[in-house]
Amino acid sequence: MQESYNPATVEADAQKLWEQTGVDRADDNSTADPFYCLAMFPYPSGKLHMGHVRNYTIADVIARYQRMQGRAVLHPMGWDAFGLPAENAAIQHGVAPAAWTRDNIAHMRGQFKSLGLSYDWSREFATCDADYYRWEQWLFTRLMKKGLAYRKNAVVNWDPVDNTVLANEQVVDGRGWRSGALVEQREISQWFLRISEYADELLDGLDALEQWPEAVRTMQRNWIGRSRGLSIRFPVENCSACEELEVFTTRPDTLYGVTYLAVAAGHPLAQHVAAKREDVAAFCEECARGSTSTADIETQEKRGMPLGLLARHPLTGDILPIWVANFVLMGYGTGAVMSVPAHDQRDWEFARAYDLPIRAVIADASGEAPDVREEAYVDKGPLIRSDEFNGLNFEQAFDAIRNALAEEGLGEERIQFRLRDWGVSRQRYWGCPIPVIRCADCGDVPVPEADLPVRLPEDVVVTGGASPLTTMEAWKAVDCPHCGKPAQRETDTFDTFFESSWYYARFACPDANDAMLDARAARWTPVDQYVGGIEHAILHLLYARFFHRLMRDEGLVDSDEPFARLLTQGMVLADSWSRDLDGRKDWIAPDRVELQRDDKGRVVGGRLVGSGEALNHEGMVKMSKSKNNGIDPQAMIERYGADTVRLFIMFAAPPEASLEWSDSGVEGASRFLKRLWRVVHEHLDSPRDALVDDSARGELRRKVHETIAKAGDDIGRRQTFNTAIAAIMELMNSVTSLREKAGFAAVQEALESVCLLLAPITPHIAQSLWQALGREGVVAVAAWPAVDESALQVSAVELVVQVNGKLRGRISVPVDADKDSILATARADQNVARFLEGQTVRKEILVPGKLVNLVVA
RNA sequence: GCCGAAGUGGCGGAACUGGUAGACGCGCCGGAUUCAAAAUCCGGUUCUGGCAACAGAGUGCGAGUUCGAUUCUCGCCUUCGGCACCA
Repeated sequence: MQESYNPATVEADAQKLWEQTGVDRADDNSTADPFYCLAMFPYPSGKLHMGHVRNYTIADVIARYQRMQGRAVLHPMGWDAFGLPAENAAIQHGVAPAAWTRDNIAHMRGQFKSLGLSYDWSREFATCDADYYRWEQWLFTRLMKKGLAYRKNAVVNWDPVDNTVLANEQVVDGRGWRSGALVEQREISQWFLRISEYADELLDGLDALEQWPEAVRTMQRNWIGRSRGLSIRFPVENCSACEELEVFTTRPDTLYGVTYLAVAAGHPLAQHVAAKREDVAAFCEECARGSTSTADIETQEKRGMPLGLLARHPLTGDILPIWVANFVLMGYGTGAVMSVPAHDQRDWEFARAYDLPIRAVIADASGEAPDVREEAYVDKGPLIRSDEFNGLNFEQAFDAIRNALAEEGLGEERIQFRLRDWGVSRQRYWGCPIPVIRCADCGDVPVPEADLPVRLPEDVVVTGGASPLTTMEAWKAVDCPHCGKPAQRETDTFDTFFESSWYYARFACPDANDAMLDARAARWTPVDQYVGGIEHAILHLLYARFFHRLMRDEGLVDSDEPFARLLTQGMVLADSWSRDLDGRKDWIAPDRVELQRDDKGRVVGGRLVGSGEALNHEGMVKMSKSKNNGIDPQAMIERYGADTVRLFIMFAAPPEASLEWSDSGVEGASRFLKRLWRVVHEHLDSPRDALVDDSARGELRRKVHETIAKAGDDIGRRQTFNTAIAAIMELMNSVTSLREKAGFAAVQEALESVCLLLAPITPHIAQSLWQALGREGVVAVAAWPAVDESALQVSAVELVVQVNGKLRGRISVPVDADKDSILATARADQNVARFLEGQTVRKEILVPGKLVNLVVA
């Protein structure tokens, strides 16, 4: 009898074999068609979590499948090593961010290896390596010279107690997370990249990304937000500082419905009045409290105050009040809006709250003025109450009003983007130094190429206040490359999105010493398959698309887009449990919860293991530290083996959907692999000359080849790995039920096929059983099995018979049966006949190979 | 607030192009094996009625299109992701 399945030894043996044979190495010079498979590299937070396991397993399955298709696969891994958590760890534990980060990397690399991920580790790098970040410093100096990098003022969250800039995440209920101080918005000078210059191209390029999820493309389109409208200037009647107020609108057809204008608190007009009036100053100050986050600002109660300034309507000459309002964003457009409460819901609500007039100027479907007493009427329609523009539709009104304004010199057509330039300055230590020298005489001077990299000093103490770089006088002091006089280094570092915007290209040539990228980058990019979380749908993916074009314009790559195909995987969720502890929620880890079921097996509650205390079920939520519901991948690998964890994760849900962790689901995956192991060894012990039942043999062979076709389609085209696995499980069920009769050869073929089909998903056990079945070599690079069309042949097919769309019977007909004979067979079915009795068949519908529907009346 | 997505048995999910709702797995129930248990194997399992054959209902809610809707259209509800300094 065979030994039983022991994942630990099976996995160690397979991993050793891959290392010895070097099957995971990407060959830059291969003649095979290249395939670049990439999963979003991780932030080295300390240890692997289940979200990582899911992300990297999905990409690994795809990489392994493509290897079996004969492609030359590049599947690399590295570390997105700069970022906030290293500084937090440094404050908490007194370790330098660099040391903390590198320790984490070492630990996580070991965890990756135990999962059997087929990476070419020779290409590994971390973004905190000077050999990496020197090239983004180089690119930045190029962008400065091209005018694509520039400095301007922008608001940040300022903690007045810690005297530091806070990330949005560090602002909790309007207060600094450490100090508890009320956060203020403060304007400081920062570096920006002119992504707006590429807005049109980034928008239009989405059309060509056919292998991206439609949802991601839509989100990016809306984020870029190209809109056509008019820029309109309202003359200001009574202000010494300002003659005109400029607004942008996409609805110039509603111009006659404007009843007031509103500006942001940061708008020069509001600031001008605030300098003279205390109440306005107090209001503006209040608006500058709290975080800079758009979500916070837009969910605030809408508030405002009249500035006492009046504007003249550019066409009617009516006098309109100018308000300052907290819902107008300074960062978008001109920081001022024309308000049409009758036809814009937000304006309507504000007008209601402050008793401003509401004037309808667009007719509804009946051609009359719409009822705007309860809400705004936002649809388009013919104009009314608009003088000579009455009766025009939206398009006509747009053009006519544009022309009328142009004649007055008070407006013109404009394309407006929602997309803002990318602020890349961070007032943080653990990031890539911005390669700029500030000279009193020469201004901002890029660090000369020969002096790159500007190394980040790693031997520092982080306190939680201002970045250590700001006080490192020796590091800051440098001679100006222009004039040679003493000058100062820029102490800000780059946004970490900077590093993650181009790492995919560097994997093609991580050892290039003379340039950011060499010719290998053009060979491997664009990435054929990119895999990562849906949470990156906008920012990361947009920045990478932008960077790819920047690198293209430097002649470093020869394509427009970085990622040809994109798979956005869902989150990993787990049950969460709590108990009340001194009025607060105490979150209980899932392994300390004993489930209670009713007599139908339904989970009705949970108790604390040991004490039996009843717990509150807090639902299936994302695994997180705060909910204490994380499952440690390492523990699972040690208990069940990597193959079981991989199989469960790929089986439990389609990759885009969220995945609910289930201990019994893992048990099920483990059970399947144990059964597979046993069936293979029982087969090897079985007699090779047993009698063969031809019908059983044909049935098994058909199932084998149907499964090969389905699994290949599911993995390669549809990327629904869960259904591929279900099909393989069905095949194994057929093997168990038919193996007695189908004969040794058919069972051997079935089991070899299962090894091949499972090789991308559970690579270790596939290798072990492949060898047990007497096959030589590494299954990971064996050819994906081919479908034997002759095995798929059938003589009869089952059709469903419906009467008036309701299922009434099933019939079996020869595959080549003609329509008349099929219909005759259908009518002859006993149950069908019952429903046809006394009725006239009005219509007969035949869907070949599927169904017959008889419509009676 | 704005943008995007999802909602199907006791549970995770399947149904790919408008054509058999519930594949596959989990759980539960019954049986075999066992001194016993675990493990394993076999059978059943959407709900209601019925011994059964079968019938009726059923894919978040409400309408609509169609011979036929989980799938398409419109309106709503709930949950989740993103919102520019978490990564």
